[in-house]
Amino acid sequence: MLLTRLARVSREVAATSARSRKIALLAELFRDADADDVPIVIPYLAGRLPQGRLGIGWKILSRPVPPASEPSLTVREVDARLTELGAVTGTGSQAERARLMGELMAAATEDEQRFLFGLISGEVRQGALDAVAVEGLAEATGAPGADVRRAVMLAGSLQTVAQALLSHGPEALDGFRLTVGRPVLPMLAHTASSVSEAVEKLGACAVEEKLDGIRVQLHRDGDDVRIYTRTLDDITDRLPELTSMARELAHTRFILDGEVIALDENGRPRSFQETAGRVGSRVDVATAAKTVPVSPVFFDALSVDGQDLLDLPFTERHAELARLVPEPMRVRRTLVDGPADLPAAERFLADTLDRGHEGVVVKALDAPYSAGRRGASWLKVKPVHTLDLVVLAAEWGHGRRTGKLSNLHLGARNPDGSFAMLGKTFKGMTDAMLAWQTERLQELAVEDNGYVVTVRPELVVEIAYDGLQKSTRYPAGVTLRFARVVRYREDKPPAEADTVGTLLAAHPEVAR
DNA sequence: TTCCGACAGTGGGGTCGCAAT
DNA sequence: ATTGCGACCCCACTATCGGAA
Repeated sequence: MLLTRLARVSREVAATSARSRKIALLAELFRDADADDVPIVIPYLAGRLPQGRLGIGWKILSRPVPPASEPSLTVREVDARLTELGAVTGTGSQAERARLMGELMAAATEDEQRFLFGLISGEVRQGALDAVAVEGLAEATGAPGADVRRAVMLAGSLQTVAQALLSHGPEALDGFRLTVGRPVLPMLAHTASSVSEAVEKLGACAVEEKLDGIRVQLHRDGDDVRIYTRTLDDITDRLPELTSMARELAHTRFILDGEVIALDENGRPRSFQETAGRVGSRVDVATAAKTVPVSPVFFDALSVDGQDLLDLPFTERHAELARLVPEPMRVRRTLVDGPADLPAAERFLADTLDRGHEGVVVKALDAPYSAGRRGASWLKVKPVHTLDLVVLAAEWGHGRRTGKLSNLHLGARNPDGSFAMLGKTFKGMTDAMLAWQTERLQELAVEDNGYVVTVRPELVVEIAYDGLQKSTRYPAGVTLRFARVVRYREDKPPAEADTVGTLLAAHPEVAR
């Protein structure tokens, strides 16, 4: 199949907002693909590269290359070239990869170049990624959508399922079962604004500590132990202490879901930056493990002794977990019958925060494990802080925000009346706010370099954020975590905006 | 030879708008 | 009304390459 066909379909998919139409377009293309094209066409149209990392980013991609006049590239040729490119390592590899990329781009038409750019930079912007491709695949093969979705969650990969489905038909889906050693997409949580809201929604529930660490899925089959991240990357080699712990458990075949976190000598959590840095270390794992040991904390069991627990209610899965894993390695929790028990839930949240953790996750006791979904039966609750900050500048948006000032640069007041930038945010604004701030900020503009519009620091905006973290990037040495806009405060002059001093005082553990 | 800046890739994420249910 | 998905981009970290010191 020719790449130009994919480029055209991708453009058509982007042009329609109806999901049903997107699905139909993808299905038509999947039907026409040769068996050998399938493992490439499917991920391409789901906006993903089968190769994963290529070592090619925005920098290299934005070098202009004159396009070919006639389409000639086949998807298989593109895939082969990218595989070759990704395999280049060692001295001079960066330049060699850039050269190969240039060659590929030169063989592509303008349309194809645009498609490749989006694919490799990870910004396809066609309004259809994995989930829509799954529906398209279902439509193309006549298999029920729910069955295909479930198979993808269990296989952890769309390609695998697509190949089986297209070569053997819908019966092939039966082959995708929960298997120890093969990672499953983890269940995710929604956010609730308070414990009472969460408990009212869920009724009988467990309130569990939310730890600010790295999600892990632990598989053990005899002596073989594997550890996967939220995106199913294999990080077994980076967490040797977890492997030995898993081998010491009495049972020999299981899949557990949990979190790893670095704790200090008093058992209090170290900063997320320290945990993430430790888990991200690959080169000298032994030293990293010694200086920043991590502790596992499990909260769910997906499989025990060959039995698939996914469809069991949480209560029963947790009973299995408790049988498997000793108490110190299970997440702290409390059970709540419903809204009448609210005070106990609130108390648990307060205690959790006192112990230095992020918040709680409230989980319905009767819910199954919805692999790969942001299920409504898990609700996280974290305290939210707010600040009144001053807009220092704004960046021009992309995609559906093209032509709008989007990403705000936020500043807190210094004692001398100047402002210290604390970070940026593009979150929390409605289309109406986006339109309004584009106008208003242009009135305040002192400079526009085509990318950033610098403004007079006169507009105050209320910002919500989750916490403070250390920063080497910003002048105050700190930055906001997960900052989002709440509302504009035109009633408030910048001289009354929050100061760096009050911010640091509110987070003594970070300010140190 | 060693150091350091730039880039790529991965971890953590919240909120909005729209289509579909 | 509610749910699911994609889009919008953030910051910190590590690893790697390639040029400067």
